[in-house]
Amino acid sequence: MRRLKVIVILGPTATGKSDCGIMLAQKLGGEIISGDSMLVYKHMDIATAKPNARELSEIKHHLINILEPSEKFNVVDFKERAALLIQDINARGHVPIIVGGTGLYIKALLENYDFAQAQAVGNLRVALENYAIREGNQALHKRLAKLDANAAKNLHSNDRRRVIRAIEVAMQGEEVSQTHAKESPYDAIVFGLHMPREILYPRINKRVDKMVEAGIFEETKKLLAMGVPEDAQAMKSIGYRQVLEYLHDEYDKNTCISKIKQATRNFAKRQFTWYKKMSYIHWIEVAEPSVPEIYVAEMLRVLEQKRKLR
RNA sequence: GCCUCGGUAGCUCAGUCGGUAGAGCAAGGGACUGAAAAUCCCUGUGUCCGCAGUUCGAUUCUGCGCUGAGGCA
Repeated sequence: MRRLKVIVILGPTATGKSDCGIMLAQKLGGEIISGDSMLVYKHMDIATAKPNARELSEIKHHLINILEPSEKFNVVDFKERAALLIQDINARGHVPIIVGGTGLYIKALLENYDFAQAQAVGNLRVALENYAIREGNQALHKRLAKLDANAAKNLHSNDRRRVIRAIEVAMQGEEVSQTHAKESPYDAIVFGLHMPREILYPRINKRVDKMVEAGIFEETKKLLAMGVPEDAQAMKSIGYRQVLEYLHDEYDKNTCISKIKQATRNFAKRQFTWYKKMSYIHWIEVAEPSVPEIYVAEMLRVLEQKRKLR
């Protein structure tokens, strides 16, 4: 089987992935597939640092603004859609460029995670959730141990969410612990934008201040006015979550802004943890202020080198 | 000027009846196979303000100094 070509640009939040992606797409005649769990939502623009309308129209972008904020989206949805898009874009003779920071999404796609077939069963989840609340996480974890001992061993009993999914899978005759990655159908070259934290963190703080100026508070209120439920998956994301807490008078506005900054910094740290395990990433060091031209030139150089080797 | 109460981890503080200390938050590290910007786990050595005295031994007691808050003139 001839493997499909794909380029990936990943990195923690606020390193300038979007700019580089657009610039690279312009040079190569590429199309961008967003690898980001939050950009799929319409009307959620400021807190998600979504590329603006002009940028979105300059280069063809996929998997952005495809769902209402109250809808659900997950890795499997991403993997399926992205796989189709990669085929499609390749077939049209264009270069697919995945740009995004969601570690699980990109890893699952590139490494071809073989997810269990078991569907999410709403009322079963609620029932298990209630069981955990009533009997405790330990008791729930014991139930899993009876169904899939390996999964139970790998999961901490407090990680209720994963314990529930593992039980859900087991009850449908599969075992999460038995799922493995299949051979990858992609010939991928993965670029990672890296920045030391002494530079990244101030950059994050600055970006959050800009979000406040751009109207993150108003955007959150607008979403609520549109009828988006406060417990919607997307409302749990960084920015909206803290503004919601502010609106509930849990703290004042300045505290809210600091909390958003802090959550974003913590998030960047977790993103690095994902990337550390992806040994195939070609890292590019980003400075402050960042100069996308330089990083894109570096990417082109690497791509050219790789072409010669074929 | 005098009196009182403070000065202990990045921050807020607890504590040691004298045997060199511990919580919360912050921070760091990690996990992750259908919520992933989610969810979860692990990690606490710091001139205990400084100097001197008492003592086998002082962060703990005493004296002096520095410094913060409050009170009285």
